[in-house]
Amino acid sequence: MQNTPITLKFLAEKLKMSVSTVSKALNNYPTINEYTKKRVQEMARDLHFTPNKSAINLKERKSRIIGIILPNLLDYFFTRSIYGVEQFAMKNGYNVIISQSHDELEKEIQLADMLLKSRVDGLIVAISKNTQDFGHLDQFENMGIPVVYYTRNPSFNLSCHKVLGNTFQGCYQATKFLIDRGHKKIAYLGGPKMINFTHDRFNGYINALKDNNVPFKAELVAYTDFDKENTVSAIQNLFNDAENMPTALVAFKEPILFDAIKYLKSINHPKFNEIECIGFGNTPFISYLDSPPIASIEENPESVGENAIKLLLQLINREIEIQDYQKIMVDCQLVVH
Amino acid sequence: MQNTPITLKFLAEKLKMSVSTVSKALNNYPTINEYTKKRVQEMARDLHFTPNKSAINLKERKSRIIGIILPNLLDYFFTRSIYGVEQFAMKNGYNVIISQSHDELEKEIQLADMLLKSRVDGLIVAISKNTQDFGHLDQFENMGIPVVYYTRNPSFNLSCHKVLGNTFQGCYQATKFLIDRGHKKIAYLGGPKMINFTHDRFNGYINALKDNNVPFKAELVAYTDFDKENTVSAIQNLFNDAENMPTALVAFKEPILFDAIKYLKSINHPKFNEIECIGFGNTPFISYLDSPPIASIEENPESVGENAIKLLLQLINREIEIQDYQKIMVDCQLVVH
DNA sequence: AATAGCATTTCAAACGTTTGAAATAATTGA
DNA sequence: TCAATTATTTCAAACGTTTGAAATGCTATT
Repeated sequence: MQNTPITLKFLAEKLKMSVSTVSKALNNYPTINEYTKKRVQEMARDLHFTPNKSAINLKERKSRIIGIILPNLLDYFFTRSIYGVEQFAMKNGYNVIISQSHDELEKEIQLADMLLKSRVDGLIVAISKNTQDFGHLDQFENMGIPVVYYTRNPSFNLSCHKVLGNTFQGCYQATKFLIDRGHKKIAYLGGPKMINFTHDRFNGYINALKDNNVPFKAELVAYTDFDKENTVSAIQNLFNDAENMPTALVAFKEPILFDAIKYLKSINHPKFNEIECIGFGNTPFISYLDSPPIASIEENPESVGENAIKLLLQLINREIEIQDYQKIMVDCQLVVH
Repeated sequence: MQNTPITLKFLAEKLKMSVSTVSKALNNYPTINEYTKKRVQEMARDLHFTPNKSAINLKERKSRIIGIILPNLLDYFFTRSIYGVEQFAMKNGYNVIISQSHDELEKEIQLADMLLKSRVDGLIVAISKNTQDFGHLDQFENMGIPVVYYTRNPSFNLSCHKVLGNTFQGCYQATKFLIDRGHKKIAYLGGPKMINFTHDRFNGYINALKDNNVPFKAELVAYTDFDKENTVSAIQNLFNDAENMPTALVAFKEPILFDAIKYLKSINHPKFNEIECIGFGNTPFISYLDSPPIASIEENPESVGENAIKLLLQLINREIEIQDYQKIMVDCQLVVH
């Protein structure tokens, strides 16, 4: 048991050559004789040699660890996005530390410090809804560690790398879909105003209205953060005017939409069955709802995650200059249920 | 920008002492003078010295990486359990590689090999529903790398470390609860028979019946794997006998339960509203269902995860002998909605 | 004043790689 | 055949720590 680990040295002794020849043979150096390479590589394969990552990392002054900060793993979008990140990171020899801010700035700062101490080679972050000052994240770039913001990002700041869902297009499509089904009074229920793409989504909504000559009415727009009472009062506002009673609803996120639906049902809204809803997310749970949304906006979280890690690795490998700020958009699809 | 990293050597030069003194001072060696320690520690703090993990790992012949294999991150139980693992691992300087088998043995074997190559210091695994041969996992222990099975584990095998929910007790409690509410015909809908604790749960169910003098009827028991058609036909079996029509149902897992409820509703089961259901999981989504289960069995996934990583670290640190096989149970709670 | 004994610090090797420079071997040309 | 090339291999240092052994400094004892 507990066999001595296979190292370059061990291979070298077996093959009666120097450690450096073995190393270079395995790394396919052109100065190494082809036959030697073959011998070394075969031996390495047979003995199941695996290079020691710690040694390589030490030598290369890298940790091969990517940090991720996101609000909450229980959020369906983030869980799925992680999958894209992990897959691609792993394929490239990187490990990922996932950490949850619980949407609290305080915690986010702590995690950032922790990750900085862990010497991550790069950071992927979806900021908390309260993050407006970026000192704790800027320190990464100041130390030459690239940062990619994904999904939630500082809207006003052009000097950062961003990967995000094309939430404008998604919302445009959803609104258009409802218009095409004959709706004239489509409400928009936005998310926390602090989250930047709340506004992109709103713009998608409003542009779809405009392009299709549906008059915009300010009474049909309300915002909520993620807690229930807030959502309920937003919905009350939207549906309290008999004149302008909405017949359709586009919501920032499915959990919010579910709260809305639940509320409308609970008050026995007279036209409840005619109201058609769409939200961002495409949660599998929808199939269990008695009054499901008519469609969902699929945000392709895996793809967002994968694009974020791809970009980050390019930055880490200096294939893209760190100040050459990128903005990558991932399109949404409308999924009709 | 890109300031030279703070190393022991750097500190040593600043303080005009040797690297080893600095190292020992920071590690609180008794042979180092107290005053020296103070000076070193202060300097380290002021300069934000962080020891280089790669170097330490190389020296200590450790990777400080824990591997996790689980079926699916989109499963609410596993997502939550991860949280417990990550928190505790991080606190102890370990990183975690999470990998998903998608409940396929083939993929599980691949992942195991990958993690072995990554030289993880330990492995936490919830096996796929098809895992019956354990060669790919046994090789870890053969190389002295401890393995902890959590939740899903090889039931017949006593020679392994296990951390699992006390699913017997959870199911007992749920059944008892239904009996106390006057039910006499309580159906049990089990999960895949390959998953070992399907039987523990069944035993909880049956013992609760026995202890409360409710006669057991074989017709009231059915099994399903996780796909819908399967669940539907199981439910059909349970509810096709007018004589023994169940008035309550205990289900292996909430998603299965939701499928069952959905089906019963869809066929306009005459006594649908009287049927009371309980499933394992306590998914937050329940609040959006029109016909929610009357209660949920909360499995405390975070705690299961935390217990698994705690045990694993003890094994890694040889605080527990690797052959001194442990079995840790985490109790469930019944949450009435 | 020399020495034993202790406290404290430093030396030096090791962990497993990578890599430029130096050394050696093989081949070519005259 | 000998030098000049070229091909191939080896040396040696470095990455940043840890740690037992050796060295140094100091105090107390005689």
